[in-house]
Amino acid sequence: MSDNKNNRLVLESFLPYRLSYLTNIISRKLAQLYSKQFDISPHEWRILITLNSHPNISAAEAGERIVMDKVAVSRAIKNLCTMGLVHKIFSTEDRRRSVLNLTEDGKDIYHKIEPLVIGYEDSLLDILDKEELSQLDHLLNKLTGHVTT
Amino acid sequence: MSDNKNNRLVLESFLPYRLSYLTNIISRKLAQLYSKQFDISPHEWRILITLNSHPNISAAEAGERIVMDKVAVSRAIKNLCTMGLVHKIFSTEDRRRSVLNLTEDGKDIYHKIEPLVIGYEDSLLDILDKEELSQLDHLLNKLTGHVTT
DNA sequence: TTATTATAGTTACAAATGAAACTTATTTCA
DNA sequence: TGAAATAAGTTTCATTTGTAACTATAATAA
Repeated sequence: MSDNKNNRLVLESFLPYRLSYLTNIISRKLAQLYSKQFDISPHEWRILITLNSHPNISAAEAGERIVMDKVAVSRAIKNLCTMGLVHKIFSTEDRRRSVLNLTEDGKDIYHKIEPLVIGYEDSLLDILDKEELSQLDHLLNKLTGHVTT
Repeated sequence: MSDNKNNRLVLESFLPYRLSYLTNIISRKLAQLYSKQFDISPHEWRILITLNSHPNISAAEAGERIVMDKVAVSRAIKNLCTMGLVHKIFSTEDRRRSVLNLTEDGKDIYHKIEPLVIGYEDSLLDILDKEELSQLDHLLNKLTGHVTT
């Protein structure tokens, strides 16, 4: 007879809570690396990353790739265009379709933020040994594959 | 010479992104288990969990325990009181301090939601073997300990 | 004592987010 | 054809969230 049979749910040991707690701290710390200094939101930063590695994609493609709602994508791109960091035209073949690219300013800012962000990830990964790293990779893949299917 | 030395940051393989992606899906699915049926938000649900296992605590204690901002705690409790799920009085020793408890209705709803939520966690944990479970536990502890210190 | 500081909780305002409706362009197919 | 359905992107409005300021009470210390 368990002592806490009427009390099975303890937040501190509940997997979704533990994950959420860790994730929120990491996301907050990451955002601090660029949000204030460059006046860029996490959504906007994700778009910058995506356009850096995938030039000439559309808003829909970007959103699909990083699993971001189309309204959020639209807003982020609008802001980035206003800030002069992203250049948007509409495709001549399909005039609904946007064609997005980083501007020179966008690339500059991207290359300023990138090392900060990678540095933070490295600081996390550095505390894990090779074995733990591959376990983490495996667990994330397994859980993610399960929840999405 | 790496092929993508100008392209080191790929969101899909970036640890914070992968964590955030997994966490968001899990949080969303969990919330679906109770939000629509019982008209309860994730914040409110966390308060219910906390008051179930820790009766008579104050708003500040609840917030500290589940690492929730005091404004969010205040709002969640306000809503829960309005819904008649939580009872709030102020301590006679220190009249700033609230003393919170689930009402009978609150306990009822808690015990309806709890198995749904535990069932979802179980469905996640079931796909991992014993070894993987202990790895996950270890990794979460290690990473969480690192980011909070 | 009483002036200062600290704490618990709430309120108010601004910014972020989400869902639905909308506009324009393209595709489908009767 | 051209009417209906689909797709890309934007706008609107309601809700949520975050920050700062505020109220009331209690603790500290001059």
